[in-house]
Amino acid sequence: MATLKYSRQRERIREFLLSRKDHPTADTVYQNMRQQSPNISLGTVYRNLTLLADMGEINRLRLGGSVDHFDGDTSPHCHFLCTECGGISDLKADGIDGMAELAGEGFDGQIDGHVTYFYGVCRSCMMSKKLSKL
Amino acid sequence: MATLKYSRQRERIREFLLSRKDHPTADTVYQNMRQQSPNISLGTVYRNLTLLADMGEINRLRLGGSVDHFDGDTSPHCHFLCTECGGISDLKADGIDGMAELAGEGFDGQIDGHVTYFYGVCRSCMMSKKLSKL
DNA sequence: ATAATAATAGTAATCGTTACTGTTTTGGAG
DNA sequence: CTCCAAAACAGTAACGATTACTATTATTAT
Repeated sequence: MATLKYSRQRERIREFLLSRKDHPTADTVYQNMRQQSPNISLGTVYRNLTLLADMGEINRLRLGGSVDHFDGDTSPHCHFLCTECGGISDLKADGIDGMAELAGEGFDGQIDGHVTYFYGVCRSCMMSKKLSKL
Repeated sequence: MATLKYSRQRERIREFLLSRKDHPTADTVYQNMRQQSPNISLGTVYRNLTLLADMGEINRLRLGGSVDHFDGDTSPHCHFLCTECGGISDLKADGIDGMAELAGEGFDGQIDGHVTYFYGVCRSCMMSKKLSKL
């Protein structure tokens, strides 16, 4: 049950994530929150990120690495992970949904969705690599 | 350069993974190895799993959870994660490759590949849920 | 056989995340 | 407004998968 009560911290975390166009980690959120709320606890950040993700107001991204990232943009889009710098960028890939249906054919169970992300080398890392070969 | 030397432990780990049709964790591999080699170290298991994965002889699966799974089957196929029991099964989804190309259009960087897995409720968990509703 | 070095067993350390505890905040009822 | 139950909090400890370290053993080229 656990009726949800208002929390200033949660509101600020949500606002922060909505204002960002990148994909901060819990620790990045924590560092930024501390500028407004110096006494905020890392546990509070984690608890609220999990809460917001469970409510569907943000997305939790698990892209191979050992750290979760969070995304305030819940509109349908994919992500790209740079294997050189670890950076994450958005990537629109139309037609990627409906893939679950495609996969469901001939599968003996109920498919609710899928997780997809792309990896490779981002533009700025490509530049760096070219330069270092000269 | 680090020239690779033979290691009985690595060979057994590889054989074990090839013989399994599921997707064991490092700890599962460790427990099984200990039956043949009671003194094997967990670190040895991890090191060799990482080595084998880097050589492309096995695959390391990171499916959302906090534990890695390993797959001796390196033929192209996808995975399905049951959100009820945490079980992993194989799933063939033809036409899923070539998705990287699709995504590459209009993306400002080099796409090397993608990670995709499906989630939902596996057959046996569906049965259990139906039963518990009676 | 010897020497160089990769691999090992055993153990300690790392680190992102979660759990616990006593205190504070929220929000509905009287 | 006051009171109270429950949610949320700050601070800290615990957790668990993985990696790093160290002294010893196994492999392989000469």
